[in-house]
Amino acid sequence: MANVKSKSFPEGKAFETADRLHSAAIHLLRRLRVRDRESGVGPAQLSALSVLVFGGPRSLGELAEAEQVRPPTMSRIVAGLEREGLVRRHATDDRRRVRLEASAKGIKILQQGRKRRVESLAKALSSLSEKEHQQLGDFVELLQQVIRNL
Amino acid sequence: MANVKSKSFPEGKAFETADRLHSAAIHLLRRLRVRDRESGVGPAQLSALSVLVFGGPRSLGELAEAEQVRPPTMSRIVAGLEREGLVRRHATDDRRRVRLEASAKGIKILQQGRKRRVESLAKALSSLSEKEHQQLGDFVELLQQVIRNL
DNA sequence: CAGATTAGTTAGCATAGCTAACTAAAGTGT
DNA sequence: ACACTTTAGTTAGCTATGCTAACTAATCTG
Repeated sequence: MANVKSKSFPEGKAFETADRLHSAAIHLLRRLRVRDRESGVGPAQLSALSVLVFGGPRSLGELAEAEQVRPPTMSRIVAGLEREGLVRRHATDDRRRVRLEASAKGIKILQQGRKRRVESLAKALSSLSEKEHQQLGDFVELLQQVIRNL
Repeated sequence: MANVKSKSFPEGKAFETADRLHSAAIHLLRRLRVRDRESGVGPAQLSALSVLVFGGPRSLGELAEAEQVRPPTMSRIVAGLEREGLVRRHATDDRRRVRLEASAKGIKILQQGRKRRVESLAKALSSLSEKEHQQLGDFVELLQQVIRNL
């Protein structure tokens, strides 16, 4: 057997874990999207808005990088958020740049979405044990770490 | 405080976990999509194909349900897969229904995608400890259980 | 066999991803 | 000072994916 990087983490199991994680992420988002649609705000818009709400104001380029999309894509996402009055654009010293900031309405919409999402998740979590609840929290942290290294 | 369903799983923590899980899923898929684009097959097509490859042949309606999308959406996804020769359509007794089956080419494409995905994931996993590797597998299972109840 | 139900498609709309090509502003070098 | 390059963002145009409404065709039911 040549070229095995992982120490006692079998190749086949890694394949399977990657597949299942991929599939789980797809299906999780499809479910949550159903609830998020009630807000009338698309998933990409909601995600970008959440960066502005929880991470504070920033430029379009920074937002694009945070969301891992190209500038033209973020340009259109922000245009939609502005049209709905969820985000405002301010001038900066560097007149090429814009400073994007969530509006009060944007913050409110996001919190409502959060609430709907947690309602769905809470329902799904009801079948889990106390211990599993806590493991899920750890899992998310582990997952975030994995994503940062991706 | 009124109306707290969860037994010692604080409301605020549930909110945060839901948010982070949501965000993590979005970012995970964005990263994996970069690799998946190399296959020339879209994410929805890839996911549907994987159901046919690993779950065996089935009708369009069954596939739509498995993928949690509406029949017209799956109709178009399958049309794309057929156009690329990754899926074939066969007649059944009930002539309204179709039997969808992955082609040899479809199976090959999927396995190549799997390989790319696991390469990315393996790289990301390299920073995790031995123990965390194993936990990740368990956590994915837990996540699948949560999604089933969603 | 008429009417209801079921499976899938077609049409039309919106969001979201991309690249290529553009404008405008800021930085750089001679 | 001024031409050139670089950087920030937008516009145009393509594809893929989601949806609902409305359609066709086949099957079931009374």
